[in-house]
Amino acid sequence: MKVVRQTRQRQAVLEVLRSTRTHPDAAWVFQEVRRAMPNISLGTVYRSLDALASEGVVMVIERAGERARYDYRHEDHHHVVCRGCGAIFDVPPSLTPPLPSDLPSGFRVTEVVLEYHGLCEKCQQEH
Amino acid sequence: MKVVRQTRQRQAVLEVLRSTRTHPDAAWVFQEVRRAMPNISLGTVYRSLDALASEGVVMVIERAGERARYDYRHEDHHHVVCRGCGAIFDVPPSLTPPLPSDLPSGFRVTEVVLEYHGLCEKCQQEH
DNA sequence: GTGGATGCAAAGGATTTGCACCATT
DNA sequence: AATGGTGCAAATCCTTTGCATCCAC
Repeated sequence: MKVVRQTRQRQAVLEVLRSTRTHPDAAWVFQEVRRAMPNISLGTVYRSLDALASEGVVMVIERAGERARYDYRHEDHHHVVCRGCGAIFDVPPSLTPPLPSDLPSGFRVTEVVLEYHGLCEKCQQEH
Repeated sequence: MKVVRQTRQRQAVLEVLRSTRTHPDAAWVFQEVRRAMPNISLGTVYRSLDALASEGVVMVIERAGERARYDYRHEDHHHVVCRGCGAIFDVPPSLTPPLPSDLPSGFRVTEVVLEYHGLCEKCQQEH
């Protein structure tokens, strides 16, 4: 049976994610981890992030055409995304919308995606 | 001032989109358009789709790691996405969730993304 | 005629993967 | 010792772009 090993690289990646409240992308994590571990490779950072995500330790925020962002926060929350600068803000969950009354026959919903897109204060001013 | 030209290529791309109720990707549109216009290029299909999208004539459904899908339907609706086979179903809009009470200061929301992800009947059976 | 649009092919860029070597268990 | 993980670099894959030519206006 497959055992997940506790490597120095994975510990370092997790430590970086824990250390920030932003929602960094893999390149930023890579750059930060390199300060403590100069030989780590970008591929390993991606693999570590994947592993942490599938263990459910970190959350992945994926937007088409944008780099994936990683979020260590565990509390239930939604994301507010600025489409100008790409900043992602956390907001407490409001209500969970009810499921549509007429889902396709037999469809089982496992995740409701609710995001708010728009422009942050700064990006509004720049136009 | 910039004039948007009505080219045969754009008409053909729009015609293909109108002809289906699925949510095709660019490659499928390309393949279909080629039947009527064998010399059209994939680049032109992308440019036409972009143009139609920014005119608001078609809707783009983007999911990270997946090909973009294009949707001609104009009625207000939400999408139900099967994470097994990638099928996208339309459902009538339920209620619009209220905005969070504590948005970041000055943030202006322009779009609320509400999607239901899960497994369609067929993909459940295959596991 | 003029400038936006096209076709072709090459470039782009985030992420993934093959492989030989390394290190945790 | 076994086998999962790492580093490196090459490969992927959808999408975008540069450029010479074309054609809608």
